[in-house]
Order: sequence, then C-alpha cells, then structure tokens
Amino acid sequence: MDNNYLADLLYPNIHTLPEDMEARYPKRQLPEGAKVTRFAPSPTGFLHLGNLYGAFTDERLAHTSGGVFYLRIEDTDAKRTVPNGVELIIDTLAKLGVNFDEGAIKNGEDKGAYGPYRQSERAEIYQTYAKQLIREGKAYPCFCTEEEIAAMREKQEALKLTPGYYGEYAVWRDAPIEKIEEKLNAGVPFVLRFRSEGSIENKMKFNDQIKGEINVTENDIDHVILKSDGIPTYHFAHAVDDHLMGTTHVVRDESWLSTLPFHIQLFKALGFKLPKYCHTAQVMKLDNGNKRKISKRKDPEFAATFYHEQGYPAAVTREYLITLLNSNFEEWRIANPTAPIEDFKFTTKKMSVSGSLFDMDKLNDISKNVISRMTAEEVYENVLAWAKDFDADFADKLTVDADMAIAALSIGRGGAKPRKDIARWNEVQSYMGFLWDEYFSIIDEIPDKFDKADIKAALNKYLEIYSEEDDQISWFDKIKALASELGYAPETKLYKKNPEEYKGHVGDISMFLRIAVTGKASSPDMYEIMRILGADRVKARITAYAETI
RNA sequence: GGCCCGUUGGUCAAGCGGCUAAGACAUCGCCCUCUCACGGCGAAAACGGGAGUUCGAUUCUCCCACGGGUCACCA
Repeated sequence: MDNNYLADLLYPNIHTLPEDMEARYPKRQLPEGAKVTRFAPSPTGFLHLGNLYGAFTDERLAHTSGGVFYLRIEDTDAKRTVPNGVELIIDTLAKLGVNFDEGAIKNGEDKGAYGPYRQSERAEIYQTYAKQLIREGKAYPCFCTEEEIAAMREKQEALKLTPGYYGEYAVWRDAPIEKIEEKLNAGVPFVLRFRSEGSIENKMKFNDQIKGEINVTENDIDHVILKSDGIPTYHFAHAVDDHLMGTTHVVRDESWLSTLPFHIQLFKALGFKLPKYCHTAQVMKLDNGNKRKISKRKDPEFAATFYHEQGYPAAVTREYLITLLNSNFEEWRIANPTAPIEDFKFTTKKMSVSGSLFDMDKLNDISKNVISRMTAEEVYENVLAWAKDFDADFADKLTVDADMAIAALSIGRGGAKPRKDIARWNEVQSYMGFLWDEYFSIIDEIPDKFDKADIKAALNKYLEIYSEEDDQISWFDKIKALASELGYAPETKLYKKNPEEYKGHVGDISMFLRIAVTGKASSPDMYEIMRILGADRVKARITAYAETI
C-alpha cells in the first residue's frame, strides 16, 4: 500500500511537516539541570486535592531548579469541558500561592512561546505528526463503530482473553486501500490507530523518578491516537505536547503507570526523547473501612475550593500537602517555623511511594500553627475577607467594630507560646461572637453542684467591687477576696489540699463570671475580655444573668 | 480476571543488614493554671504471613495474603 497516498487521503488539509513544528518550537535554552514541568488538568470545573498534590510537585520541581512551570489545558474531551473551567483552575491555584511562568491565562489567551496551551487549539499540530506516522506505516484508520468495538470486547471477555484492539481483533490494521476508500467515500467516520509492533512477551525495566525501578510489559494494543473529530486522545497529545513544549519531567498520578508502555512506544515512533517520569502516589480516603482513591464526584470535601470555603488559610493547604509530599518537610518546618516554604529543599527522592490517607486532624493542627503565627491584624483581615464571601452579617459586624475585633484577637497572641484556638475562619464567629450583643447567648450552664445562692451572691458582689480602673493583678485579687468571703478557696492549691474545707475555689467563682459575661465555660483571658466589652456591658450581662439564677 | 504498584503504631512517616525501631498528629495521664488554649513531662501504640540468603534480617530474594490502581474515540 502507498502510505503517502493514504496519508493525503485521510488528512488532505494538512500541509505541514514535523520539521515545521520543530522549527516553530525550538528547544528551550535553560541552564543545566533546570526542570520544565507542567500542570495539565482538564477544565472540568473541579480541582481536587490530588490535582493540587501534583501541581505543588510540578511547581516546586521547576522553581527550585531555575526551570519553567507552565499550565496546559487538556480539553480534548469536549463533553467534559465546562465554560469557566480554566478560570477556576487559575484562580484556585493563585489563591494557594501557585503561579505559572507560562501557559493558558484568562479570557482564552496565552502567555509564552510554546502555545497554544489549550489542546483543542492544536489540532493541526497533532495531525501533522499523525500524518507523518501514516506515511511511515505506523498508524492506520479504523472504521469500527462503537457497537462493533463493544461486541468485540464482549467476545474477548467470554473467551477470557485480554480485551483490546490487537492481533486478529485489529480488523482494520491491514485493510486494503480499496476498502478504506470505500468507507471514506461513503462518509463513514474513522479514528486513527497506532500500529503497535510490541509484544506482551517483552518485559523491561523502567526507572521512575519516584517509584524507582518498575517492571513493564510492552504494549501490543493498537490504541486510538486521533479520535473521529481529528482531536487526539490523551496519549498522543501527551507525546506531542510534552516534546514540543520541552517538558523535562512529567508529574502525574500513578494510575498512568499502566499506559506508560504505550507512551514509551509513541515517543520512540515519533522520534522524541523520553522525558523523566514522576508517578505520584494518590491521596486516599477511608470509605466504609476501605482505602479508596479520592474521587471528584463522590467526595466534595476534597475539592480544592472546599478548604477556601471552610476558611483554611491558603498557605495551610499547601503546607499540609507538602508534609504528605516530602516526608522530611515536617521536621524542617519544626526547625524553621517561620521560614518561607520556598526555602525548603524539595526532592522527588523523599516522595512517598504509597498512597496516604487524608488526615483532617493534621490539617487542623497545621492550620492552628500557621494562624497562631499571624498578627491580630492579619487574622482580622483574613477573617473579614472570608466572612465577606460566606457570612455577610459577621462581615458587617467586623467592619463596624474593627478595633474591638482586633483587640479580642490580640489576646494571648504573639510571644513564644501563642494561643492556638483557631483552625479555620469559620470558627471565629463562635470563638468571639459574644463580643456582639446580637450573637451573645448563654451556651454553657453552671453545674448543679453549686449552690444557687452562692452563685447569685458572687455575681452581685462582683458588681459592687468591679472597677474598670483595676490592673490585672488587683482585678484578680478582688475575685480571690470574693471567693474567700463566700467560703471558696482563694487559691486552687489550697482547695486541692483540703477540698472538704471549701465549697469550691476561685476558679469556680471565675466560671460563674465567665458564663455570665461570655456565655461559655471557656474563653480567653477574662480580664482582657471585660476591658474590651467595657464596664457597662459587663455589668449589664452579669445583672441579667443573676436574675435568671 | 490479566497486568502493574504498594504493605513500619489509629493517621502521616524515619529507617536503607546489627538501633532499647525516630519524629509529628490524634488518644490518655500528670504538671502549669481563673476556664480554655499554649507550654512542659510521661504513657500506650508498629515492622501483614511463610520460606530462603546471611553469623545476623524491618531492610535483600521468592511465595502467599491483604490493600490500591488500570484495562475507552475520559483524562
């Protein structure tokens, strides 16, 4: 068969040659060791933790080596593409502190010399290489319908054979040109298949940057490389794009391991140099006691936007994912609590080979630490920004009473042992909502073991002795005196030594006041809170509460 | 089912032929303490199983079990 004739027959509108493409996309001039990586998602309108895991790896690999990190949009499947998918990807990553050097940007535009960066706009490029493969006898058209393929598959499964388009099942592999022309003239759509010369008898070793040495078997299936609409499948686009765009390191999750042999084959057939591969472990979730790869459909809590909605600071998601990514990050972070994350020496050598379960406790811990290092003003700005999107009423209150909010957020902040109350911005309202009369309510109750008369007496006497002028020491001395007067130990230690001598201790008296003033049995420093609330509101709350006893 | 990958405490994990098998989170106890949070001290908690190689295996090899992934004109 005349392959040149067939090539022109199939793709008559393609007049470019691989050489033209090579000239259009010259090799990148980068320093020795510089890595070129890409984040290549489908614009499905959803980014999950697994995507971020890969994106962070890509970003660190490129930027710690003086390389390039770019965004390529894999929108070859029109069915899965959503209108603002690209914008969502860019915005989400930008919020998390991940920025691209080149690639797709908003409004359908590109930045960089290796575009277009949307695969849907690269049809001519793919077809140029595909046409060359046809000329070389390495690809051929297949006119099977979906039904025929499905029937073939069923038959193979019934015979317990490996399903797929190969061997005797590759019915169009050696079809005569007349038959092809006949279908073509009848307007029957076709896909272009790669002519595999591989055999499953051939095993080989492959070195993955993360997994190390792995065993692979040659591919013997004639996979589709161009779909009937002339748009490539992932595999073909991967080979062509990563070659032309100069990708040195392909980071993707380990589910791609199974198609790696096919990719190796494609690169070879196209005469491309194989990039390094980094197959990452997957982030898992526990589902009914079983580990499972997280899924975009079933697990909304793994949407990248979920953490934003919950009010986790952007840096936290990144920090957490890097603890999963590089096992020595945590120790580095303990040694360098305030260093920018960029200073950490990221390496694929330290990447985990097995999938890890997402741990919300750990995320919360990291978040508390990150937030505890912020100034009150920073916390305020963050909470306000979050509330504007998710709690408008709280945002209004924060805006009106900014000074009060910042003062409250300052309690126990700074210094070597800062408070760590807040893990997410959506907790702040309940943490300090009592500052506003509209949010204030009595939530906790005083245990029944305390005598009602004592409680009432304590509250009323406190009203008499409370003075805004007191410093913290004299303020507390007054409470101690009050405790003694009512038969409560003025020191906790005294009570512990001889509990039978007292009705309770100064801590209990404080609790009465705390519940009256904040509505809760636990709160940050009471002295500070009373000062922030002001004498009038403190007294009003105590008076009101005393009446309910 | 075929093929591929994985398996150290509840979770994340160090380890890379000889260790009382790190550390972090979570849990529990004690201390500090007006509550809480912080902090300090401590406890409990692990090499999936079986062969082999070796003077010696968590570490190397094989088998098994279990877990995961993948078998599309989806990526």
